Amino acid sequence: MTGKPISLKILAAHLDLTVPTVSRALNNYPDISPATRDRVKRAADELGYRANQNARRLSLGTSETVGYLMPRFSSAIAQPFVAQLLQGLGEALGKRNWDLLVTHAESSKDELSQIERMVRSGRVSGLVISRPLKNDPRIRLMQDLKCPFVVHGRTASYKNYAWYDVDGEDAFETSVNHLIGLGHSRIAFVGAPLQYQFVQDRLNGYQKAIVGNGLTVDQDLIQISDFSDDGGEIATHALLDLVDPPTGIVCLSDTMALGALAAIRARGLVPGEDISVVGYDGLKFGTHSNPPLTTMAQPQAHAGRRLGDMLLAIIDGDDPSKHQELQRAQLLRRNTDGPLPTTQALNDILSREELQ
Amino acid sequence: MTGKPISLKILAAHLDLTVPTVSRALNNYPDISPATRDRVKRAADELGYRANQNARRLSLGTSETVGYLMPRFSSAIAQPFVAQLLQGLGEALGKRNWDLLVTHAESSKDELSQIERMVRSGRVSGLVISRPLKNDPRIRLMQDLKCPFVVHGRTASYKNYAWYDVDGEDAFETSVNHLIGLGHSRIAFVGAPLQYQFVQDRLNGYQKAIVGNGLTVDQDLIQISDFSDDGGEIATHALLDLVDPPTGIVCLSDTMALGALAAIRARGLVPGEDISVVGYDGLKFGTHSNPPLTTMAQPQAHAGRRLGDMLLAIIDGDDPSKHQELQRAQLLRRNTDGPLPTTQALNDILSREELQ
DNA sequence: CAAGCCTCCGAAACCGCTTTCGGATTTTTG
DNA sequence: CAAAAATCCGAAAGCGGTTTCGGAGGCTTG
Repeated sequence: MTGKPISLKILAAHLDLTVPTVSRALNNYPDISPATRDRVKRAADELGYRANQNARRLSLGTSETVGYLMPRFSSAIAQPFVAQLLQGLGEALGKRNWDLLVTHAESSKDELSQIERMVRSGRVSGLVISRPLKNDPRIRLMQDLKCPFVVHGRTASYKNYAWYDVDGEDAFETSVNHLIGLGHSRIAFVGAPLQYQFVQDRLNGYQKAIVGNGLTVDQDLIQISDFSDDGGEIATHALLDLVDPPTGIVCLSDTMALGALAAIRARGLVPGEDISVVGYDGLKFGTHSNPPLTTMAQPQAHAGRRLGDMLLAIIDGDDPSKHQELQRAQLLRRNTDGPLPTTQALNDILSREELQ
Repeated sequence: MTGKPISLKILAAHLDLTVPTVSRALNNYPDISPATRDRVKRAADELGYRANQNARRLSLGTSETVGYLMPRFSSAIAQPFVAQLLQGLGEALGKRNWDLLVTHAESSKDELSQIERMVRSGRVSGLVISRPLKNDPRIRLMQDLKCPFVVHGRTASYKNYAWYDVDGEDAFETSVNHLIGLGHSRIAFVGAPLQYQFVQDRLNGYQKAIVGNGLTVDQDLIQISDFSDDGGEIATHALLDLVDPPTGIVCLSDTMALGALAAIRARGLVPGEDISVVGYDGLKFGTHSNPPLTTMAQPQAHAGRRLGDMLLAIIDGDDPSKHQELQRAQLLRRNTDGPLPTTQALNDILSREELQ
């Protein structure tokens, strides 16, 4: 357990065999007698031999490594998903002793050239892309480079590559339907810029549910802001300033929902009583918000493992379009959803607001 | 922008030069005429040549890669720190085009053998270790392997290796002093098992402040539980069940503090009024707890960059013990700290509790 | 007992890049 | 203008593995 690493050469000399023979013994070639195979393996164990990976991979012509691009814009609160995803990816890759390379780019240009470099320099044999735009240049690039990849999320056209996504459209339909079931009819959507496909998906679900229930989509009730708690807060304030404010709000994410709660409380209103709020993500932290956040929960840890498995399968030659998985989110009721306030209650609200 | 990667050989043939010449031209060797150097570089750009990293690193005898071990036990809520650390590390390493390898082990045994393998197989030239135990076997191992490493945190004896840590002892002194300044005298400590050095450090600070103010350390007021929000909740319930419960609580982490708030609210008490709570970490989501959490804040993003810089310096040959950085945490007052309730108020509390 | 067949290992080549060394050409020098 | 010095590039070797190929030796056959 010390100094210089043990090379095949040293091991071979030690065994009085040649390097290729030792290599084949360790790799269970059939043309090596069981006797010497065991002898070699025992010696390798004793000396603590570890094949040099750079040499091995150069020879094999593979990197046995997969890259993960950290999302550039991620609110400080929503980051848990990164750690969990990495953990799941690591598990999937670990089964084959593959490595996981993590990179973070400053700008979109940097990101593209980083990808190009990583792939063409043979550092990675596959990539995991998070949170794609509607029309994501990274996907085009990967296709041009003919390098395997999987996407965590979907783009506008998602036929011909592999992805794992949670059905945001479906989720927002159920959350809106849930609020309508509670008697609400003025329901708002708090979201982020539509360049990200997942925002569009969720907005679609919102609109689908509104229309599906015979209501009409009111553009005033669709507030786009920053993808952060502060963004949610600003958007919600705008909603509350409306002449005819909403009684229910569905938020793009738990993080934005936290901001919504803050805005509602700031007005002296009570989330879940005066105004209902539903988030999206199912982050554990939501149990500690004020009040605990009702949300659309999804199995986060699962995503990493599935993405890893899918990517390995594709690298093995599978058709990417065969690997497309849509997960459903489930309503997790905590305390920010409630029945539509009665007229009496509404008057109370109005008077309370006037006091401010 | 297509198919097979461009090798030096192809590039050389294209230029009617030999491989070594092209290599030296690209690496700015002085024995290559400026004319051909430029010619080579231009061609390399045009063809999109990228040196094969496995080959390059094999030849160079270095991996140009640093490993990060994801902490095994980390509460789902506290994970943001991982993403931020990775981001900072990536930044530091990116300046030299080094790679960041992330691994996650199931058990402690797995972790040790993983480290051993990573280092001896030449996959990494350095390691970042998070959240060390008091006496961490990983550190012993790395020292035995003579492989550069930096520790995010400290062990019991921290003289002879590199680390970056936040002064938990100092932080808990100031938080306890803060509560004492507000009139509190029965102050509790909610923590996790002492096998982790950072727990011990913070407990030391707590005790130091208690004693320093002429109070005596009451073992009943030191509650050890799981390092999670649930753990904090359980511990706090135990404290509130005491005959003479505390009026102030300092918590090992923001996550545990959230649990403490939940326990306090569950008793019908108001955190910050009836009982003060101070967390530790300064996580952003603390602004959204009920009520917003007072905490000891620290610059998280900074840690990753510093750790990366330190590690690179050590790999370059610097003496590890020269790289030891202690950061101070700062009190971030939000709404869970308040003056000691008056006697009248205390009676109210008691009667409220009896109602339950 | 010779021919033929396995068994098992060594020799050689290669993966793509880097570095040392030597020598051909050009330039400087006396 | 010959000799010495400087300039620039090619040849060769090496990094540490893997894989293909061939052949020596021991077995089985007829």
